[in-house]
Amino acid sequence: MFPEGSFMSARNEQESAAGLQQWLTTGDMARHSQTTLRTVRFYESEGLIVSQARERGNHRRFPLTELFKLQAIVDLREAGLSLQEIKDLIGLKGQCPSASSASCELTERLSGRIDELERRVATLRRVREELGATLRDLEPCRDCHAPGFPSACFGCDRMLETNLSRATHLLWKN
Amino acid sequence: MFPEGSFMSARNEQESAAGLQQWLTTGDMARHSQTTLRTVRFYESEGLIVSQARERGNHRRFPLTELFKLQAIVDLREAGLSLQEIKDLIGLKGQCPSASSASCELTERLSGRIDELERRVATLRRVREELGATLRDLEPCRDCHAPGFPSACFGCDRMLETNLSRATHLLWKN
DNA sequence: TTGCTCCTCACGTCACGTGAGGTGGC
DNA sequence: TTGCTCCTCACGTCACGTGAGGTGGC
Repeated sequence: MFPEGSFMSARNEQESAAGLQQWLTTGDMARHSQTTLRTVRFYESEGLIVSQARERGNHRRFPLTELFKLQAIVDLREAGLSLQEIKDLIGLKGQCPSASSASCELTERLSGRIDELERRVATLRRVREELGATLRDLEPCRDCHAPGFPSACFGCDRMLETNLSRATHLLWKN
Repeated sequence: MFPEGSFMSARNEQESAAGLQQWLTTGDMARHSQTTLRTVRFYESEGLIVSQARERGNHRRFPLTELFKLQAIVDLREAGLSLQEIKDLIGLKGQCPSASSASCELTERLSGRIDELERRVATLRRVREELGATLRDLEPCRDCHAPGFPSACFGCDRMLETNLSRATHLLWKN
């Protein structure tokens, strides 16, 4: 139904009838984490998630707890962490001498990540404003059928010449 | 001062005295776009930006307009576009028969990108909340020096067992 | 002369994508 | 039997990173 490696969104019927099953196939894992078969297998080969001993045609079987781990890993990837950084975070607790120090260490690292996330959100909002400005720049051209397109656009004064967004320069005034 | 390929933030003295120069070196381009020498050269080799004919020791020279183009390209990359998608956007205007159609086409594509950006921001905010929840989950452990660390954490009830964030399960309850 | 910045290969990296070719249960 | 989902290689991709080794102007 779906070529391997593509995004999969279908759910099997048993599942939607009976809710989330106890044992998950690779495909289940991919669907419920918005990833792909390849990603699930890759993360397993990297030791980030663990499947049970293979049975029944060498198919992987994952317990539900591994799905939650996978979803958390996907979240951290979204936050911009590399797989190595995620591995380091997972291993952090085991390297600390006490719960207290582990909690403090993890808190410090995660706080740093939250700061980075907020900077990233700020950047995306800035770019979003940039593109919004570009849309406004392009407004006067919507009804323009003047001759000399596209070269004449360069010297055209219908578009407010001052304060054009950088994207407008890139995509229109070239 | 900076190894090649690393992020460069220094500004040369002439520049800070005289403002932005008319002709920019590869290093100037990298600094003012928050990228690297490698990226500037790579984008030039890909035809995304253009340098003048080489003189003086085969060094590249960029006019100021190319810096603005580079900055716009960096913005679009931040927005999640691939270099190919950016090339397609740059070429779009030239493939349209009139200013009107070009404006409409560009508007439609950029609107789609803005929608994607807003979805991305929503995702990052969700992950940010997740990590915030993880910090709260870890609070009770800051003063914990109970024996049996780390294995005893699994059955510990000081941490509120219900509604722990997925990241807490990944990073603490394993 | 010494630093600094620039240059060109060219191999490496990260996180998967993408077939090819095959198996197994309903 | 037919579809569907799963499997294992193994090469490919994208956007650069990272040296190695060298040049040129102040």
